[in-house]
Amino acid sequence: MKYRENKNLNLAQVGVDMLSHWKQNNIFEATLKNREGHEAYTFYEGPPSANGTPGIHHVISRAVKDIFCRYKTLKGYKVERKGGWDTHGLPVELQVEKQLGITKEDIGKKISVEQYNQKCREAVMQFKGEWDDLTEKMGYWVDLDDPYITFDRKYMETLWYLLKKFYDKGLLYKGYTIQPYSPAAGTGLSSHELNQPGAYRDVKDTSLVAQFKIKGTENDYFLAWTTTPWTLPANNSLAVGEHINYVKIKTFNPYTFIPVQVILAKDRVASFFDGKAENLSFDEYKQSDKLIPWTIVAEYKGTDLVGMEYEQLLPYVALPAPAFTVLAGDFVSTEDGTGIVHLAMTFGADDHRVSVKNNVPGVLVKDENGNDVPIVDKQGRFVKEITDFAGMYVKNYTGEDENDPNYKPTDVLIAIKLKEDNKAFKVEKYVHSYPHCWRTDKPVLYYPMDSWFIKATAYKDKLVAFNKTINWKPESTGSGRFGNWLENLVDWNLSRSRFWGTPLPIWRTDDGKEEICIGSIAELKEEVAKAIEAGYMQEQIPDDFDLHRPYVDNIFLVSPSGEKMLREPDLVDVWFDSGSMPYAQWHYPFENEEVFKKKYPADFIAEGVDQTRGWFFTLHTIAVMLFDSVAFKNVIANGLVLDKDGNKMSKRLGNAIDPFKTIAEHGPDATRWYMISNSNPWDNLKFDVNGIIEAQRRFFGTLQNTYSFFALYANLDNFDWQEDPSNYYTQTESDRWIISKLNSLIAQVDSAYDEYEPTRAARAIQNFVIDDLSNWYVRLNRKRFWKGELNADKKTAYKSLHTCLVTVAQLASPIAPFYMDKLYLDLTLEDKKGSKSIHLTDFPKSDTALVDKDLEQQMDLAQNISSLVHSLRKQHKLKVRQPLSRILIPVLDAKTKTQIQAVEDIILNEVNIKSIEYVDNTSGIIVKKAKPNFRKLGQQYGQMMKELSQQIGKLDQKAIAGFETSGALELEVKGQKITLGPDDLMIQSEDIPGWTVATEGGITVALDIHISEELQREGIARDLVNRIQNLRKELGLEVQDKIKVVVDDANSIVTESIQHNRDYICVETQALQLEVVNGVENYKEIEIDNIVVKLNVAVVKPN
RNA sequence: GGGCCUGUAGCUCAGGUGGUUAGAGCGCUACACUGAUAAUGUAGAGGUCCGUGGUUCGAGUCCACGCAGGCCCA
Repeated sequence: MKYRENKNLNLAQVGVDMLSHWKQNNIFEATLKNREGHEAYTFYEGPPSANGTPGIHHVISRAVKDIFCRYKTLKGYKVERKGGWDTHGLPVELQVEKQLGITKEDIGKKISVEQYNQKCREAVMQFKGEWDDLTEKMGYWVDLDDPYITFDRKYMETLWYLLKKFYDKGLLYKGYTIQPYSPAAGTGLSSHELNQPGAYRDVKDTSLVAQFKIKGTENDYFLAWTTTPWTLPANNSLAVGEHINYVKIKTFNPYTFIPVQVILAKDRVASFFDGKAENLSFDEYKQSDKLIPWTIVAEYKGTDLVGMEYEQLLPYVALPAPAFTVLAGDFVSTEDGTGIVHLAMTFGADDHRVSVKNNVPGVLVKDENGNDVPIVDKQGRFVKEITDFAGMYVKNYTGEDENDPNYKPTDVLIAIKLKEDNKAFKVEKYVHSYPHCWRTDKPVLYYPMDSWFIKATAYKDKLVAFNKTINWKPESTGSGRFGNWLENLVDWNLSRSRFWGTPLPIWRTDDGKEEICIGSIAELKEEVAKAIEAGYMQEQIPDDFDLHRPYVDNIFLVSPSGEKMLREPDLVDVWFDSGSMPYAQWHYPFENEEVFKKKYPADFIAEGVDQTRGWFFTLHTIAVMLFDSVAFKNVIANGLVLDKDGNKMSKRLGNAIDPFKTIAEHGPDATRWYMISNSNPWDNLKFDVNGIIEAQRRFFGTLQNTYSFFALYANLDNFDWQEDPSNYYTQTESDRWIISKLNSLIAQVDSAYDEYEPTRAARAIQNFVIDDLSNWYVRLNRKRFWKGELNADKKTAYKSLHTCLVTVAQLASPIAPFYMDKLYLDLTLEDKKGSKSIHLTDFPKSDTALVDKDLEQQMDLAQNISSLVHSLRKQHKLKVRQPLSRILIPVLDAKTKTQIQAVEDIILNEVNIKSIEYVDNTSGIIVKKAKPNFRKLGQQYGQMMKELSQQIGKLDQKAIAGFETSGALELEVKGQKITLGPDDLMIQSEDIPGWTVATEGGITVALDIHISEELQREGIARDLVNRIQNLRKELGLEVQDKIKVVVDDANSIVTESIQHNRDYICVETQALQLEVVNGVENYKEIEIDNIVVKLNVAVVKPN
């Protein structure tokens, strides 16, 4: 039996090797089989889209997912994880458009919808191979063979089922939203299209400050500014800022010279009124005067104005109350305009939102079918009801020459009319940035577009309440970001006017009076059968009917009254696709009802924080509204991956990290370990490759070294870890200590994982391996491993170290699955139980009986004291090789003394000191210091603390001694007597007069720096050993080679040293002979404390 | 403009419920060790805890207002 000895650690190679081991032995499948019949832990995979290559940020979010699935598997749960792909939506469509060199308009013309969607279907899985490759190489265990795919017809059928459920509950309705619209192109524009470079450009428009007459006044007006005068006939209300200050100003209208009083924001007065004209005489004013007098006559808060009514500015279309009132708007600012905003519900998103909120009707007219339509038609012309401007284009959509002196834009004509009617206060040209249609170059209008909504607002309270039961990591994302989003919920706009997506399963008659929502393919067939009977359809749809466009669009149904019904042309939001995955991945309710019920809701999901409004929201909303449940119980919202300077990674800037390259160079484990241990997943990660290298060197390197050390000697001794398992840890102090530490670690790591704190787990493991196991346990116990036969003590040492290594591997395996599996297999050599992988084992259990906090404290003391002695040695330039006789440690209580005594050997060994002497309280030579117990005294004495602590600091030795014997002390602070009890002061030793001391954390150490002749001889002997060892190494000798040493007798002190320490030197250097002679042949010169020694080292050949 | 997060040593990060020398690793400097050796150990230098106010006997920690960076949404 041999433990594998690996010289060089190559984590990248380990990743490759273990991956093939897993594949060959079907380990992933085995981990599931291993937990057959166990309780399920449900994880939902948020589907990525494979139309682009994966980035390094995908590695961290998938590492997080993987960690908890592996952890729960070790804990005994059955953790199936079905993969998935998000396949519909705009990004794919845009990619295909680009690839084919077409635009949205060409679809259905240059290319059929059928062909186009076929292209999308191909494009969306373009990089599936790379994704699968990364998934494997990074060690993300997820079922890639049977993923859910959102374009699958079964998947889509579930979506229809869900949509119908919404519909039946009355939660799916048709309304409209204000969206960018290009009258010239006759199409709505997505925000994506508006964000195209060049879409926004500076234009010179007619801006206008209109006077809105306040109801019931003679000549009082609100002033509101607009850069789109054509929207004024649609004005339905005004908005003010509640916290903005307003003033009423008495002045004259500059066009009609009629006396008026106008209201506007105080901050904006200077922009409209000349300071020189303030308080000029109104009586002396003549129409030809340049300066128009004005004066402030009243001040208001925004809240004072809210609710005031005014007269309609351009009364073409009458509106019922509460139209034409002042509303509060959170978007109102005093950066420009008048601080009062004109609202036209039909032509602005804010306008629409505020109007709906306040139940203010918009300005609408009836079309020929009796439907409500806005006052501008889809071509961009005023409707006939706007008599003065009927048929006029609100912007230049007909290509008129704007440089023609006779050209008058509609905005100007409106301005002229308002001026004449004493309704305009200021008209001027204004340059601003305005969006343009990228196809036609013509200005965009914000226009009401038909849309289907899910009435999420109706379930707001429930959505909020259920959210509070979800465990969010970090908590703030749940209560803040997500919670606030729910608090300010608006209805979910489902409609998308695109081609590649799930079609809305609603058919309607032309007049919109009859409609049907289809919830399954079977139902569609039934309806088609009726339609065939009614003569609207020729034949039944096939069994493998594709639910995509254009096929669904070619289906006509018949209404109960016999009318023909057409499908509503919209697709549903792709977020509905992914939010439906808990149901659709199982084709619920058409199949797998039992499976679905077992795996709902999810115990755990994890995605980027940018999904808050995306997947997290849609999962939650569908679950709460339709299933009266949360969709997930625990969620980690991880942060972004930035470059090492904190900048966003982008392919354009060239600072993006290639995940394949990173894993190939540094291995998956170091990459994962770095990402998890460096910072919490929910904090942004500043990705620095040097961090991976450090993790590799420091953590994996140390662990591997520790293993190599074990393997080297265990193999020499033929140690079998499966033998003699009894009582191994009880023998030696340091064994009991490391096993105690190990069991503390297990508990710590277990709870960290359990609380979804992977970073805490990683750091705890790392500290144990580096500080406790390698730097302390192994270092202190080295000799036990190499000295002598394989006796009981040696076995316990092996056993302890082996246990630590195996356990660490198990604890760390969720984070570093490849290396830890290899380490485990190397350690257990595919043990008798036949375990082929660490991932098939059970998570270690912390045995509290083995945890000895007292012992852990003792070892802390040993480390502290050693550190203090090292520090003292350094101060006096006394190297550790030079033995010293003693240290003094003042001990004020018996417990400390016992604790130090327990680890005395360790300390003496570590710092090369002969003995520890304890100076107890009765010796009278310790200088002590008293410190107030701030926590206790502070609460009691409050304001007197400052002086009290000063007095305590000044206490002399006598006073402290008195306090120690009586347990009480009286002080006088500010004339008040204070009696201090035993717990009020902390007494520490501080100094021993005449000694050099070092103090830390209440422990004081004094070092005897006197070097006797004997000590000096011993020191020299040690140096000699050191030098001889070096020479052995230079000669290239093996550990077991014996030597003969001859030393020149030129220095009496060296000679004496050899005489006194002959045995020691011989044992340490494996010397069979050690001679001191006069005149050495073939000598080498070495130097010990400036003494030059001549000696010769030669191999003694075995006989 | 709103919501949320972050700001502690040159770099990456720790610092329950406020309590008196603010910690670790890396890097740097020096030393030691040489039977884990392309390893290892120890020590040292290095801090206006982003700023300004406030609460308190006492603030890195609590509150307010800012500043800088990031994300999401307008």
